[in-house]
Amino acid sequence: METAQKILNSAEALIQKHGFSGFSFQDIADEIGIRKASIHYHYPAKADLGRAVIQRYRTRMAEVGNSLDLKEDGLNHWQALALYLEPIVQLGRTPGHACLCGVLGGEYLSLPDAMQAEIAGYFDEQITWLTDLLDSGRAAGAFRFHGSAGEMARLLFGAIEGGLLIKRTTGDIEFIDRILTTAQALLGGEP
Amino acid sequence: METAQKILNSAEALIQKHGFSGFSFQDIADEIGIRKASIHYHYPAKADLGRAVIQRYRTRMAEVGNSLDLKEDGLNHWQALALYLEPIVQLGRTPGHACLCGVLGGEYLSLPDAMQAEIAGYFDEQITWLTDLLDSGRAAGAFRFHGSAGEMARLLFGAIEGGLLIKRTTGDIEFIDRILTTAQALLGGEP
DNA sequence: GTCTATACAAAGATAGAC
DNA sequence: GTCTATCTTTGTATAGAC
Repeated sequence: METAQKILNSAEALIQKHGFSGFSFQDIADEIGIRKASIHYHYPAKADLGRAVIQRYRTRMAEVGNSLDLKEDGLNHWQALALYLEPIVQLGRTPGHACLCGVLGGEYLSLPDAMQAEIAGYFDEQITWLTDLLDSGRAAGAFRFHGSAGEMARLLFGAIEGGLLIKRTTGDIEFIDRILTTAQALLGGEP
Repeated sequence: METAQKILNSAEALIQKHGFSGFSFQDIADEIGIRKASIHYHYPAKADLGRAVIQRYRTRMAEVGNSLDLKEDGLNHWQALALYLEPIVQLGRTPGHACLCGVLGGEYLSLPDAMQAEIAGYFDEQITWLTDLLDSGRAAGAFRFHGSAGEMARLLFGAIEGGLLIKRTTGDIEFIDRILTTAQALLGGEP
């Protein structure tokens, strides 16, 4: 694997565990077996590395939703929702893991501008996608709920982000599953 | 004011902005006008200060709910819920602010044990309290919702914690208000 | 209780050899 | 591309005078 990729992978895992100001180039160097000075060749400053990590994460997560074409794939809205939630369930079941951007939300105000922009973009993108799904799903008669789709999407996405942080402190491996089950019930799932 | 109190106040604000590993004794010293060495007299190590900050926050927030005696104060469940949510609404409307424990959830895995215990205790306490309110409120006919009160409390509290983090990145001052309005509708508020 | 002074480790980053 | 070596700043923490 390319060194740049190894660095990204290592940095992503370290940020999830310790936050941005909680990991160092030395940590990465130790993990992948190079010297910390070598990291600067690929990412001149720590802010550059941070931005690249979030950018990749953001793209990866956006593709989950964007790759779902309801008509072409013959999916109903419930199936699309389940596929969208799949990576989140995985994070929820893996001890110690959380959403990268949720973690970085804690230190948001002291992060470099480029990183802030990526994080804000991620949240905005995710909420917009979920809003659209809820909206069209309700119009199609699949989901049933009161109020605006946007508000419901904000509540549900907030619950996911918050839940992924809280579950790490409880050690309850099913914390997220329960939240998602409840969320699906709110959309008219199995009442 | 006592120096120890000034230190706590400063530390709490700094943690909310920059996270635990993102602030230093120097930051506090600058804010309250003493030398950083003096801080060690009140809190020997940074971990001691961190634990004290969370402990105070946890107690303060627990008292919000525990001070509400429905029978004695002649409150109905909706009023109790509104009073419980009041401090959260305040956080939501103050730019840059978030829940202290939500912020620290991002760096949870690298925090000292004593701090982890306080954070986990805070989440547990809050969810338990909310669960009880939802449970008794439904029994009293005030709230209407399907499923277990505990699951609903986890979803709602997760949405609060996640929402308080996300709203800092959007600058939307009404982000939390909208989530709470939606949450109240889910409990059978104004359908 | 607060100060000066200092020890010590670790951080981000750069220069230049290979 | 990666290395060694080094610079500079900042961090936590302690000792001892006042």
